[in-house]
Amino acid sequence: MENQIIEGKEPKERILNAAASLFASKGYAAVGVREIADLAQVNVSMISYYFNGKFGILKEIILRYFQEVRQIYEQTWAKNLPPEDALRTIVSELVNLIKNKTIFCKVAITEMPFNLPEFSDFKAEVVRLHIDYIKQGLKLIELFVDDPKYGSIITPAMISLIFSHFLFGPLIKKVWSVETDDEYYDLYAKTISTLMLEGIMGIKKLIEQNNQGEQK
Amino acid sequence: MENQIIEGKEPKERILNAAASLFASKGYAAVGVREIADLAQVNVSMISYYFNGKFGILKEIILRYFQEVRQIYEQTWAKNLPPEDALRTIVSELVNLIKNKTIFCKVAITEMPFNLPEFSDFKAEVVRLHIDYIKQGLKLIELFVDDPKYGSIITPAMISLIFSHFLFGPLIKKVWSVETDDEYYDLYAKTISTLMLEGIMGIKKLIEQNNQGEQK
Amino acid sequence: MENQIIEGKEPKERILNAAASLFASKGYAAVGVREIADLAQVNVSMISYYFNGKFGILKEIILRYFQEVRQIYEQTWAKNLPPEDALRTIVSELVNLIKNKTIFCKVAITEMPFNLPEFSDFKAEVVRLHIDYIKQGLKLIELFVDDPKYGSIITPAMISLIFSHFLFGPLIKKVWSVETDDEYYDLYAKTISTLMLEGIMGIKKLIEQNNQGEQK
Amino acid sequence: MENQIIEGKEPKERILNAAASLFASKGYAAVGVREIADLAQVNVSMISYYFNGKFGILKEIILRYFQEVRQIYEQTWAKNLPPEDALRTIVSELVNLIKNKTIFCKVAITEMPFNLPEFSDFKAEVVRLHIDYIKQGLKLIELFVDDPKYGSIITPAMISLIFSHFLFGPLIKKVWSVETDDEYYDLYAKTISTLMLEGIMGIKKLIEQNNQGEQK
DNA sequence: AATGAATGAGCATTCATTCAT
DNA sequence: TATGAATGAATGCTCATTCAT
Repeated sequence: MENQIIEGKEPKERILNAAASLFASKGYAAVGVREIADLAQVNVSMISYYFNGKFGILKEIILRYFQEVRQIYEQTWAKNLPPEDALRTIVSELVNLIKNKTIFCKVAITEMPFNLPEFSDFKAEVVRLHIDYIKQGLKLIELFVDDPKYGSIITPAMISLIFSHFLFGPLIKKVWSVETDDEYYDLYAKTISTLMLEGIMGIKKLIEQNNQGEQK
Repeated sequence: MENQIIEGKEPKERILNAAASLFASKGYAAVGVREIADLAQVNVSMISYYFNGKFGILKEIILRYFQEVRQIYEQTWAKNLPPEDALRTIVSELVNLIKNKTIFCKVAITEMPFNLPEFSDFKAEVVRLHIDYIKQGLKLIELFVDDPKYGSIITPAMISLIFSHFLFGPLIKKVWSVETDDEYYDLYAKTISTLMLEGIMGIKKLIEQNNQGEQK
Repeated sequence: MENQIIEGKEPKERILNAAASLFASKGYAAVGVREIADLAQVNVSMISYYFNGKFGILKEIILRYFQEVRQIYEQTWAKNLPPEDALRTIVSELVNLIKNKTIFCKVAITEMPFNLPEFSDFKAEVVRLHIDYIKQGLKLIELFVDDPKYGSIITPAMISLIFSHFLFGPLIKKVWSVETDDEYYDLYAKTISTLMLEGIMGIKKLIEQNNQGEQK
Repeated sequence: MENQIIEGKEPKERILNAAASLFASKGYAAVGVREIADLAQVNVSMISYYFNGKFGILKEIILRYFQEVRQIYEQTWAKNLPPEDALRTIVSELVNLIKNKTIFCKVAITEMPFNLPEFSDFKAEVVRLHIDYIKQGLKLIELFVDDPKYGSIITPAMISLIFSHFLFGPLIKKVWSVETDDEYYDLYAKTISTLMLEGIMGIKKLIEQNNQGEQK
């Protein structure tokens, strides 16, 4: 699962895999199309042919990632689980996704130049949807995240929590020397879920105390 | 506080501010030295003159950021506060730092190409120290983060939590339309602290249950 | 024969010719790639594309020159001529080579930064081979150039003699106003050969006198 | 005698020595003013101050070298020696000069961009004088070098012979591992003189034969 | 006499992309 | 589909020189 590079017989897939791998480790801007083409064992021009340029690859990666995320959210809501179980399921499924397609997810998450106007048309929408889903999830557990004050704090916090492991990259293995096998990712999902749920409960109490204080 | 760009009379400071601002919004690799020089209203050559090249700017940014972080940690430990207060103080101080020097912190945090061998000599050390401090803090609250399994999950999670707001950038203002004033950042610090503490307590229970389960 | 610049339909050859011409008149370090590209009527990038950078051109020039020289030496030894004839043949062939590919030879000979460590790997070997061949030739005429004292004086002297005309460049035409036609180069080869042979005979007598002096 | 760099208390001399040393080993165009200033332990601006720019240093080096050469020629002619002795004296004195001021001579000899129009005003004159002196010397030994055919061949040949050892630089020591002490340079001067004289005598015979052939 | 910050043109190289084949 | 030569702009950096101090 680690080296997804040359996998894929189709040139288009090979390009996608090679690019994702390189973007993940060096960053989108630091990777050249020639490098991608070499790794994918494909002629440089094919990148323009298939993806309409370098940015087209990034768009495809983000798009694919988001389609998978959307599926996870929608399938879980469809099950009508109790709030806590729903959240645990989502976290578990997201972790599973990241585990299997690490580099694609890392690229999709980290290579979204939120700020830049030239890109925002495409990506702002993507991110917004992502956030909307999380907001729905937090609503389920009866937290009034529609209060923008708390919502704007807790929602990014939750997303960051889920992806925290992957944002630090290989460094984690270096510092703690852990084996990141399936069992590890199970523990990761469970721990993060607990962290989120217990943390949110704490916040809930905090908000209620504040509200009572204001009512007096 | 947002646009710190042209601030600083000294050319060296202007370069640093301009570069930080651009790195923060476009990423290190996507920013050119000419762009930095233009924004800093300085001749291109001055970048090499003062910083020994583009990478020298990034090094300086990361270095300065880390010195501030180190100070926060050390000053707080020196106070010998009870664990919970210590953690709340650190979160509050870190949030304060990020609030005042948003772009510098964002660059320092996000532009550490952990993976790349050519950079690792310098940055791996920086990151490691950062993590060591957090580990010390978590130890204080009696959590056995020396167990690499949990440590490797919780430590990155805590760091991600603290910086979550800043990692999402201007997008947050767009989605929730909140005013990020001092009061907001106070609430942010308090909320994140609670999230962390309550979450960690939840994990603690989880671990204890697991240990009991194993003992039986 | 003088202006070989735009000759060559292939871009690669045009670059090589343009570069040789410019290197010959201004020196390698003083010539810019843009200048070469302009003269070759080629895009700047093509230099890196074909030669892997500016230094690649110089390497190619030296390499080609040396292959021609090697051929001359080997073909002449193969003929098993009497020593004097062998030397005259070599001089004549070398002069012929320089006459036809003046600028290439000049660059190859003068642009070998013997001293610089960064280049030595490639060029020291080239020069050493050149010298080895000359040493063989001098051995043939029964001069004990293996005595490093004399060898280190006579070998460079011989090489300098052969190339003397070309090292001075266009200045010669200015000072003496001679027509450098084929007949001239024939005379040149014959004169230099005689200079070398008679000179060497003189040295031989000198050495013998010295040796007798020492024996007494 | 080898490392003349930091010698000279006066900044101007230190610059000259440092520059000569660097020019000699890397070539004029490949040496930067900053490098010179560093080696001379002098501020960069001093180069413009004393020499009116980088080229001013080269001009000074060539000028000083040529003054020494002129002196050698004039002093020798003044002695009214027999032709052969005159030539041997000149070679010996020139070798002595090169031995003592190797780097200055090497720079002066090799860094004369004969061909370039922008420099020619200054250097063509220098070189022409040099050649004139040699021509006078050869006339003394009754060789009709005024015949431009032979003059244009023999004069450069003689100059090349004298400087041959120095043109090859450190490579000579590498290939033959000789100790270049005073004794060695004495032998060098004697050998080169013999090479020249015997060679020239051979040419003289050649010319006479040719002339007789034509007369018939 | 000496400094060092500042300039602007120039350097070699690499970029993503295009296009004829 | 696939190639690889070709383009021209942009890359980070260094250059010799100037100038106020």
